[in-house]
Amino acid sequence: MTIKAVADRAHVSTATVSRVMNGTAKVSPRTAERVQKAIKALNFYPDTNARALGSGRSNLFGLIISDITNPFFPELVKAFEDIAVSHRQDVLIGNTNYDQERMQICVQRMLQRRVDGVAIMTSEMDDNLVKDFSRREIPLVFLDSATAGPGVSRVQIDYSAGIDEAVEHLIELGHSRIAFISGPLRLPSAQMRYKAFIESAVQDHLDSDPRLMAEGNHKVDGGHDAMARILASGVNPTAVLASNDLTAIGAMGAIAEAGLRVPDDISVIGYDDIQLSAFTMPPLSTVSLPRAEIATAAFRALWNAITSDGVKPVTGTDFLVKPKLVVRGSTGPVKGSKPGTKVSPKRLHKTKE
Amino acid sequence: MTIKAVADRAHVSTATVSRVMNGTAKVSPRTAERVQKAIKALNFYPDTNARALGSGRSNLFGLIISDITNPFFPELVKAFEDIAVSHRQDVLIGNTNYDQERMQICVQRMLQRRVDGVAIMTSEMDDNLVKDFSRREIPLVFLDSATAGPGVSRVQIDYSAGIDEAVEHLIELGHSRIAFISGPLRLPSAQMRYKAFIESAVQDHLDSDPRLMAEGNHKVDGGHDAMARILASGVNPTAVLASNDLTAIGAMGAIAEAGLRVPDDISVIGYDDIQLSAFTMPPLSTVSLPRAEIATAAFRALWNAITSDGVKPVTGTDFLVKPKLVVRGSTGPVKGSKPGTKVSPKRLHKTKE
DNA sequence: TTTTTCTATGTAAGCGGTTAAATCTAACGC
DNA sequence: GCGTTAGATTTAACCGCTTACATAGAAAAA
Repeated sequence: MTIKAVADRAHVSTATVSRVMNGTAKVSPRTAERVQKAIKALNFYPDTNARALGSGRSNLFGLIISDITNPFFPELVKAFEDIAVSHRQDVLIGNTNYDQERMQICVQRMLQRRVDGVAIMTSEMDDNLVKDFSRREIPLVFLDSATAGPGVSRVQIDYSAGIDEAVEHLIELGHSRIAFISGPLRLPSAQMRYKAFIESAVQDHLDSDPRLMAEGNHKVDGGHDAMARILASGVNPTAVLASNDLTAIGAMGAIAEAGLRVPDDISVIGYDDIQLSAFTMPPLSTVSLPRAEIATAAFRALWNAITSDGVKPVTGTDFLVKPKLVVRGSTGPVKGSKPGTKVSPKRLHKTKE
Repeated sequence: MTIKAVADRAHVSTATVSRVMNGTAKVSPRTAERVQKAIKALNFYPDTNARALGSGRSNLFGLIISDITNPFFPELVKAFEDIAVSHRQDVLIGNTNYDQERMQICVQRMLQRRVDGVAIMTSEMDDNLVKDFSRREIPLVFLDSATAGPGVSRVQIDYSAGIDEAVEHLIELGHSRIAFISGPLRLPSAQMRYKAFIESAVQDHLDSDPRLMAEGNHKVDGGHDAMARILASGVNPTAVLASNDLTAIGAMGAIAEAGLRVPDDISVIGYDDIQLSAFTMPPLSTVSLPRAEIATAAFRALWNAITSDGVKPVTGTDFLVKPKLVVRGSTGPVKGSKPGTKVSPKRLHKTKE
């Protein structure tokens, strides 16, 4: 079943069939209809490989992530795939496993398949590999990375907005001694969250006792240990903000072990809104990273780049996505104090999605 | 950068270069080395599309799943991708979103890309779509599905083995009044787990009070409600086995609400071993579905089918994978009784991986 | 009417590999 | 020394589609 068969049945040349399918040139309505009928009748669909070879467009986007089992990614991948499919693009996923060599292989695979663009949602990207793409004028989009340039777009996350919202929520509930458990500070994303908290704390005149700050590792055990240190230090925070959800979950564990209760004695807020956080006990209030928005923005960036009829290389676009606080059960008014006027107690246990 | 450039540099024809790359025919060692050097020097890698067009092999496997955000799948996908990459195959993932129409689109995409084989890890498969593949002699592998035939392999999960292990674990701890919360019984997989439990219960002479059985929906709320019904019925089970982890988590919630404690008053065992289950409070003992093994088996099935030099179509192979109990903190000895001899208390809180 | 300008369509040359068949070389047997 | 033969290599025909260019016919202009 090839385009030739369709052409014969419709009594036209293969070129015309191709034109009808792609809308690349004017075809008279009568002919077009004949061709369409032939396509339907034969249940024909073109070979993507041949098409890619002939046209140079593969209808494939690469999507590079660290590790699909990291709860951050599945939703992102899904949203990206959804929008891609609706634009008749396929997606080639590459897991780097946080490994430089795997990343290399990933890039190689994408190059060989002649992808039309690549979304790089991880930070293990090497500059040399970026060049491999830009040399071939393959548009890229990065998440949270600073490398900009022609054909390179970025999706940035407004970490501060999320932190601010969380801090304000706590202030409304009457908190002022708020602890913060950071991620590993060598990671840029952990850094950004940390700085955002400091800024927010200064701006809102929160207690600035250094014992309120601790470094975790973005995993459960790190959150647990950091929280334990904070509790042992004697600062007695009434609330704690964690750099990610796993950290927050670890912190909740340490709080329970200390004989305290969430949210009655200490309120806890996480960051990311992984699926897990809706199922903890109590369900975790957290700052939700809008993965679907990130995916959509990334796709848009690539799509724009390849469909813009203008001169190449197109200058990359910048997107900014804002995280959003999701209030669940782990935050409540300070013990013995009255909540701020803006917050009704009812709201505290309602999940917003 | 094409094969021609390599050929020129090595002073051979393109055919010889192709042979060296694919090892499809004898090439003298001297020539081969010259070609290899040229490839290295030019940093050449072939265009997969051209290769697919010429040879009929795309080096692409399709992987059809329901929904990557379903916690069952990420690990499966990862393992599949890992082994595929190590065999120089790429993976085209398709999410069906449990939707017949999306499935249709998925199949279409795979067909157009001329995939070498498809792993179908979901149950929304239509017989007509299967025919689309078999007509083209594209090997398939199903998870847990009964449709067999030439070129169609199956990976089966031995649900009973997992249930048996869980029940035995509970018996060793002294339990005999064990409740079971099933999934929605219209689902084949839920059915199988349910039947496996009945068999195991009969065989081990457990209490068979009908109030010990309840139907859930494989989600948290269903598990919660089912457990609440069981508790309200007055049977007083000392342990409960759930058809999946979310159900078990819901059950734990209901148990806590009833003022009882896990595992002191009631032991709980889940099924699947989703990531979440390690982070509940207490961490959930559960029957782990070996996703990596499933993925590996599925890949093997496809790989065998396309590399077997024999006559096509190759008869499909059947694989059987056995789930395995992971003991965490949600199971313990019956209140007031002594644990069986085989189980030391220490083991109860240890996570096996 | 004749010439010019469009427009719809056909022709055929790629795209970058693979591979069957043809050719060339060198070793072998008699 | 010469025909045979097996092995290495080249030639060139695809694979199925796209697209620049050619062309024929109709519409517009002269």
